Amino acid sequence: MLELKFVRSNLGDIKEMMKIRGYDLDISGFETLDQERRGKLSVLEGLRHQRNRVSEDIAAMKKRGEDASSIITEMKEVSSEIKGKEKELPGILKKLNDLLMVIPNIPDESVPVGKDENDNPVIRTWGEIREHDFAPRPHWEIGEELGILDFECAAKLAGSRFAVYRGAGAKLERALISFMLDIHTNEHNYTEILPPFMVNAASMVGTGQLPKFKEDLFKVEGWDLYLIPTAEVPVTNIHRDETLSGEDLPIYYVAYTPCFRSEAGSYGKDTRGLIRQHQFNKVEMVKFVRPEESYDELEKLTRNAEEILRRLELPYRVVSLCTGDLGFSAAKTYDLEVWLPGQDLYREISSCSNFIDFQARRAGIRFKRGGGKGTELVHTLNGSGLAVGRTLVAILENYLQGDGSVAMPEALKPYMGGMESISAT
RNA sequence: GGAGAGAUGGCCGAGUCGGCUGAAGGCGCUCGCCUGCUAAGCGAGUGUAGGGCGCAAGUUCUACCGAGGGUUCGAAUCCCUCUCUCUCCGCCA
Repeated sequence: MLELKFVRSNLGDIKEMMKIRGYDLDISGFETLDQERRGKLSVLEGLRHQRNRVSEDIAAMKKRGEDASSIITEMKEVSSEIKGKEKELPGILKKLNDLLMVIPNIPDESVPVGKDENDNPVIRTWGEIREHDFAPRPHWEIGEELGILDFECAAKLAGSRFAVYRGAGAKLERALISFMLDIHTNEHNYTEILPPFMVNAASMVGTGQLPKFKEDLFKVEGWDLYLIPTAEVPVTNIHRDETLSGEDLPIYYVAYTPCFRSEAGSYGKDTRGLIRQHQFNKVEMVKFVRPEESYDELEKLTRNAEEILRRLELPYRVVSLCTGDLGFSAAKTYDLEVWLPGQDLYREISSCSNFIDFQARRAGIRFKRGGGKGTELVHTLNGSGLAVGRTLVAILENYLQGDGSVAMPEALKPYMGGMESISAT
């Protein structure tokens, strides 16, 4: 969410910004609403002021034993006038707020202008693509043949876009989660969090999933609870409506959670395999930092995510999302794309974003500098480190051997109980 | 699920029969003074949001004592609903 004052004085720039982001949003009602709100508010406050003053007089008169009944009848009118006016305000406020809630964040100056993902510039590329004398294959074939992935069974249990992992496949997923968490906690200084996998609406509003992206979420029937679409939601909301002390910053959290997404609007996309599921595992890094450090922290965060791919020796590249591809709340985002030989393309496996004060304002996350007075909004960042299911996909496709087995990355072997490779049983 | 207790500022904790309580007192913190040594003492300050005025420092008004509603000229104080926490019982992994 942007600041009301900022929107008021930068309306033209905001319209321009939404255009380069590819947002078609009508905010023309803003000015009228804002003025209406201010007008009514000042009238109302004047009346309340009067009421407060006279109330004091009444109290004083009563103390002296005087008769205040004539003023009291007079104040009855003022009071009912206040009540009438008080009823008008919430409606205006809500409309204004609704408008404010759907305005996206302002992209950082360094974000390239572009229309869609084809305009995302590649920042760097890492790793050697393995050459083989056999044809690469997609992971769903590899997984089903090895008996470690079962989509048919998942369809019976839940429907499409789910998977059952079996045997070494289940173990590999679990190994990846531990591997990632260990690196981020032991080497990158993150504190591990295991949050609730369901949250209330207030949390969803705090990180921006609501009200704009309601249709992407699974809601629990009869409860004010939603399945989290990413650990970003519970973990960022840990500090919702809190004022942190300056010495606490920066705060680094890492959390493994399953993620639940309706994937409404992606019918027919990535229907095969593990790429796009209603439920998938992810290890997520979340940072709360001082404003002046947030862009350095974004670089570090991205490197932390890259480190996982390097240890697993998976080729990847880093792209910078252009204005047209940038998410709603982000000011700047780097995507990590891993090489998938079975599909002959680079595929997003991590998204690292700086939200600057956008989420913090919405969620009320502030801090106080030592010695300073007043509070400031923190800057929040988050990034996948990494999407676990897609990492498993990358391992299956990149480590496929000529005999149909899949070798284990060196770094993962300890987590797999020394297993050298997965072969059909 | 049943019975009871509670929810006040960064923290602890007062708020009497509704009326100078944005809220006593304490702690913490900040600044200054004092003190020749990390102690103690003294003084001042110390919430958030929104509006008006001001170039600004600032100033002024309004709101906020878990949330929402009600009673009243006036509510942290009375009434209702909800949420959460705690204790006891039941149930359960």
